[in-house]
Amino acid sequence: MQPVRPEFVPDASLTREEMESLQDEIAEAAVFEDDLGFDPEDVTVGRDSGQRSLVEADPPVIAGVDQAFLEDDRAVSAAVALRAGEVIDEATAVAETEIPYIPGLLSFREGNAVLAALEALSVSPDLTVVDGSGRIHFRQAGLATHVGVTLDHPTVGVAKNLLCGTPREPIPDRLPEGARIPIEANGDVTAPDGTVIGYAYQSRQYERGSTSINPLYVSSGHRISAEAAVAVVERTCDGYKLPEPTRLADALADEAKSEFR
DNA sequence: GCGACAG
DNA sequence: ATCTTGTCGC
Repeated sequence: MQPVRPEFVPDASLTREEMESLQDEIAEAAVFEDDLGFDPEDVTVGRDSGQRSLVEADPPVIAGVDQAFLEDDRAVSAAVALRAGEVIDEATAVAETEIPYIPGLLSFREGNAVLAALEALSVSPDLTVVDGSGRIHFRQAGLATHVGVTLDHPTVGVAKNLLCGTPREPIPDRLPEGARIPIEANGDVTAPDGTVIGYAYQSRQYERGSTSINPLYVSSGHRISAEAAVAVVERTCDGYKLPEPTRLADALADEAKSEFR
């Protein structure tokens, strides 16, 4: 995969104002509707892939990317590609983190590492799951959207915490497994109030006990609707809170850390 | 001025 | 994200 919109490649030397206006342009170019080359129903993971994958001749390739950081100012990004739950490709890359973490500007810190890892992949995924928000972002241009639009490639954002927006209804202490609650735009987001910019999705939950698992915050990155984004995430989860592509990329990024020092 | 904010 | 052992609860 190569950038299709070079002008959107993250440039950490820009001023904060320039970064924000670039995000406005990215959001303008983003497609928050389904423009996938596959049916989300054909996405499978190891567990229940049995029946379905047998009848599906050409399962979509889903990739996951995640970052880990070195002691200095370098980020290690790892990408893992799977087809029907089977790993078919992996790649890692290192990049300088030129700026600190700033809520709302994450892609200018980690974006290039992500792009480098995805470019190092020898296969071209049908969709990539990114760790972080997509449309759930002040200017509707989170890391997943930034990367997706730059590559003009379908992406989904999966975050462990809500950056902005408001749940349509208060999120219970213990959301049942499989539940989803719409996240709507509010005054903090550049979208009409009430616009559904993503979902709180409970990928896993304990049946009983005092502790509970928090939901995932799923949003469209590029070329996918919020509903389909949740459907894809649901089908890539395999008994754990995080989607399998993300878990594998996270593990690979950790391993790669020791090799890059 | 205060609060709030992915990784 | 990262520094980190045990520990409480699935």
